[in-house]
Amino acid sequence: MKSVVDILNDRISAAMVRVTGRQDCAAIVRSATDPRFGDYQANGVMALAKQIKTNPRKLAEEVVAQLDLSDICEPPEVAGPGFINLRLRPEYVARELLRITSDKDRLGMEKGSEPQTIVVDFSSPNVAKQMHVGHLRSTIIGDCIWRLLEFQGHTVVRQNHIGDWGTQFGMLIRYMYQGAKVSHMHGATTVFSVVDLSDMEEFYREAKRLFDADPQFAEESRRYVVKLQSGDRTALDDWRLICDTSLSECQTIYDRLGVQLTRDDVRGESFYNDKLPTVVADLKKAGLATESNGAVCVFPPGFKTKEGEPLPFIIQKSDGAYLYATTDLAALRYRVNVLQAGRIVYVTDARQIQHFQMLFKVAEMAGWNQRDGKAVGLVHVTFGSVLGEDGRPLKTRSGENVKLKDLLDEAVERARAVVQEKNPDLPPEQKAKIAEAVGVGAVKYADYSNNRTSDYVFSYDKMLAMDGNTAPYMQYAYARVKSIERKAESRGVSIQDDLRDLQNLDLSEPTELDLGKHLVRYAEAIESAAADYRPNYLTSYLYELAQKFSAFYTECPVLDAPPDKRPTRLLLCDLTARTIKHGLSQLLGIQVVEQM
RNA sequence: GCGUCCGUAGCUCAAUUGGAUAGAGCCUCGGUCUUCGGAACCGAUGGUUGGGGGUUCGAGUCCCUCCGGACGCACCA
Repeated sequence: MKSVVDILNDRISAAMVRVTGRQDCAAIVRSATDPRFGDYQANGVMALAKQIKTNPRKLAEEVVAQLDLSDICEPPEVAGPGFINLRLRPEYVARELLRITSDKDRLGMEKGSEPQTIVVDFSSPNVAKQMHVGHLRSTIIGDCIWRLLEFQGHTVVRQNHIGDWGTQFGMLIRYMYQGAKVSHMHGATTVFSVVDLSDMEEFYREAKRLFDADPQFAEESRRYVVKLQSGDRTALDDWRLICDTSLSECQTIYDRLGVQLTRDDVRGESFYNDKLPTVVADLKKAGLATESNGAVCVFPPGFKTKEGEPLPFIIQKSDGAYLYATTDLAALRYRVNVLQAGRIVYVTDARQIQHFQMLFKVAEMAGWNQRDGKAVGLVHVTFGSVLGEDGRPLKTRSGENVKLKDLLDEAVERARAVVQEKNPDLPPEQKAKIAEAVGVGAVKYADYSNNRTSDYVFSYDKMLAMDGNTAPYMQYAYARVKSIERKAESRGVSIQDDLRDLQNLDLSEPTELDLGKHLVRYAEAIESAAADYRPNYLTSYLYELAQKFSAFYTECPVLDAPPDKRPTRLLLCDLTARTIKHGLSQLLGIQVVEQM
């Protein structure tokens, strides 16, 4: 079953073909810009009229004459310079609502006809540092993207490309021996316990301080890097311990954020260590890599340095070490050839845009984006910065990065205060649960509801506000529907019984029809969010849904409705609740609560 | 200096990629109110989309040019 837009697009395009005899006719059906124009509008006729140099309005009339949409819409109207306005018939909306309501898991969303294997690369924190606000967006936007893509029917492979290799690890390992008051430079097994590393941040800071201050420490650190790279057992064991400890801290954050990354998704920089020489060798062999000032470089066309010289994509430093670029190339090959990706989506901040443009270009030059003669889609999904109230990147008062844990704690604490104020009689453990759902949800929702490409100002007050496009507003709308269900139960009304034999809906109240029409369009919202990797399309949809529900709820009694109206209204409530729950929890990873 | 992105109501943000009279929320003002949960609903005020020019049936969106901002520009990731 296709979505309404798809059907309308198909039929109107076909009518355009019949009228003009041209093959490439796009109807361009969009949501109407104003409810007075109907529910949808087709804009394609005007563009077509321009191409074939005819009167757009007249062409629109001819297309409408060739059009039969009577099973879906009221008679289409031509307006303005050549818009075709479409209004859904209540009978059609009713039919769709019945169909969607019986579609328990997918709520009317059809799986795509061309499923791909898609690799989504996101989160990617650095080992040995606590996750901070700079990791928030990649982590949650990436999580939402894979959920959207998977729901569309794709096979999605998550990749957490953590920073777990390089000079800093020599430094950390060297520091481990110093921190543990044990002389243990050449033992066979490590004596360090996880407890020793519990405060990774402090550990890292101290190691860095010594590295910068003490030449001997630095020199010994470098020796550990060499040991690591040559596969020394002890060094590797200790390195693994650092990674494990650090990752389990990350995992706590992921779990709390409702982000479904696990250890299985971790494939960090270290994983590609042994594949780096081949990358360089192959690019040399292909004649793409050349030596310049002692470094091995590829010069993709179209990039310039400050001085106007060709800008290199450096894959091996003059001292022989490999870089970020090399690892990314190795990862790209692995994803194409081993993971069999048909598309790779990288979720990183916008500052890396040039790096990825160069990476994609080099991959293309080497033909590494090809498999079985088909080009693998390479997509860089970027996002802006999280700013403080002062408009500068969000920092603590002392100028450090805000730890994700502290940020979430603060949000939850504020949510707890609100719950306490509004609903003091709930059992404490329930209040705690609500506060966690609302606080964490608010942080995530605020991020998702902004256009990801722009910077946004982080404000606890705004994200926890009850009014407006916020998590608490959505969660409250959900709790209200659930409250009706509870009330129904206590009155002995069985919703399932009411809905079971429902054949026709009565959508005669304007707020009923308005809500119904919106419910029918859930799949559309998901498709557009997935197509552009933009969660804010989904939050907008959900917000409108909650608003339309609130209007309906104010206007139309449900349990006290006349017997012939009640089943329709129960269905609207039920489907609203399921849609909000699905959108929030399945696609955005934000918890809903039955009461708040 | 070059490149990329951005500038939308007093504030925080939208605008489905060239569609109709640029929408929300906060703020301010007014209304609904002993409710199936008022953490609600309805309405009003508020705009030369940074300035100027251009492209066309139509521009916040595309092009040019100023002004202002963020980021990036050879061995960090």
